[in-house]
Amino acid sequence: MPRVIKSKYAVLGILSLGPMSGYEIKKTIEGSLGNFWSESYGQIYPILRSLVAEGLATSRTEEQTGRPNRHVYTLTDTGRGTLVQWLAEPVEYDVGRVEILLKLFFGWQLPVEDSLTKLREFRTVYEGLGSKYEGIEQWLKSTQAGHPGLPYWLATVSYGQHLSRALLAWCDETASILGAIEGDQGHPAEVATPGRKNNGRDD
Amino acid sequence: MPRVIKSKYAVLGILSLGPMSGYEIKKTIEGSLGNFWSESYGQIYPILRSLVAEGLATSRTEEQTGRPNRHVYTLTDTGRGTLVQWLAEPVEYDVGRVEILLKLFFGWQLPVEDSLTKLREFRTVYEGLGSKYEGIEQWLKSTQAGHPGLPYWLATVSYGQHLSRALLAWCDETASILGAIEGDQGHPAEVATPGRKNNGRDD
DNA sequence: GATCGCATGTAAGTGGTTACATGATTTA
DNA sequence: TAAATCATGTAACCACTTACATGCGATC
Repeated sequence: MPRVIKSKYAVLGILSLGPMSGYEIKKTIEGSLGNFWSESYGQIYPILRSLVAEGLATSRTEEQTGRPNRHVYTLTDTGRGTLVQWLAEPVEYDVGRVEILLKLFFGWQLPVEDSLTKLREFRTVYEGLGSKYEGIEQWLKSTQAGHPGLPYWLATVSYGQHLSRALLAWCDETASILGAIEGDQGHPAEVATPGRKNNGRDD
Repeated sequence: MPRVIKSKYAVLGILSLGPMSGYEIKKTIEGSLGNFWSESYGQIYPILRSLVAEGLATSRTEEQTGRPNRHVYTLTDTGRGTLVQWLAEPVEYDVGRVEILLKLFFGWQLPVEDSLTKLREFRTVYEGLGSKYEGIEQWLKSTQAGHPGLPYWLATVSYGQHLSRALLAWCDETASILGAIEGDQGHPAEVATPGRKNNGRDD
C-alpha cells in the first residue's frame, strides 16, 4: 500500500500558482501556508527532481552570474491532473500528538501551580496567534480583493481563528477548575490507572 | 539504537502510574492517551531497554509457560525525577501540518463542490469525535470519582470537546461562505500568488 | 477453524529536519 | 563589517511506523 507523500502535493500545489524555483517555493510556502504547513529544502529539492522524472513538471535553467543557476519548474498537464486528483481525495483523520495534554495528563502528580503555569504559557502563544491571524485576514482582504482564491485563503485563516479562540476558552476554563484544587498536591500515591478495563467504549 | 525524545517521556509517564510490561504500556496508552497520543511497539520496547540502561527504570522478569516471559518495568526515583522535570518544562509551539487546509487552500482551482464535499467529510469526523468525548467524560466521572487525577484527565477531554466544537462551527461557516460562490469555477488562470511580498507581517 | 488476546521483539522502510558547503550582492 | 538575501544542493541523522517472526490458549 503506497502511502501518500504529502510534501509532494504541497510542492505540486505551490507550482500550480505559477512556475517557480526551489528557493521561491520555500519562500512561498512560508508566506502563504506558513501557519499550517512547512517544508525544508531537504524535501523540496529531491521532490522537484522526482516531479520531473515522473513527468509532472518540467524544468528550465536560467543562467546566472555570480550565483547558482536558477532552475525554474513548471507544472505539466499531468502534474496538474495529479494535483487535482489528490485535492479531491478525502482527508484521513490523524490522532497527532498534543504535548500539552500529555503533560497535563500527568500533572496531578506535581504541584497544581506547575500545570497552571503551563496553561498560562500555552495561553500566551494562542493569544499571539489570534492577533496574527487577524492581521493576515485584513491584509488578505485588502491586497487580494476580487481574487477567486480569496474565500479559500480566508477559510484557512478562519480555521486558525476558531482554533485559537477555542483553545483560549479551554485554557481559562481549565485554569479555573484546576485553580480550585487545594494546595497539598505533589505526593505520589498508589493508584489505579485510568482508561483501562474500559468496556469497549474508547478506541 | 534509536534515541527518542517525547516518546520516552510518554513511557515514563505511563510507568508513573504503576509497574507495567511493554504490552500493557501500549494498551494503557491507547486507553488513556489514545485521543491525543500514540506509540508503537517499535518505539516502546527499545525505549524500555534504554530506560533501564539509564537507571530510570528497573525490570524484573515474570516466568511464564506457554508464552514469552513478562518483563515488568518499575520507575526508579531518578526516573520519576526525570519525568517531573520534563513535565515542568514549557511546551514549544509546533506549526504542524493540517491537510484539510492544504487542500482547501488550492480548492479555488477546482469546482466548489469538491471543497464542500471535503468540508462535509471533515465535519462528520469531528461530529463523531464530539460524541466520543462526551461518552469518555461521563465514563471518567462515574468510574474515577474522587481520584486526584480526575480534573486533569477531564481537562484533556475538554480540550477535545472545545476543539471539535470550534471545528464544527468553522465547517459550517466556511461551507456557507463557499456555498455562496457561483457555479463556474474550475478553470485555472494566471494569478499572483498570495502571501508573498508581505511586509514583515506574516512569519 | 479463524481470529483475538497475550507477549516478546527486530529489520526495514518512511518522511522528515539539520547542518553543512559554496559564494556573490545588498543592506544595516 | 556583519548580516541577510539569493540560490543550489547533499549527507547525516532522527523519530517513528509497518511488517514480520513466534506461538499458546481462549473465544466466536
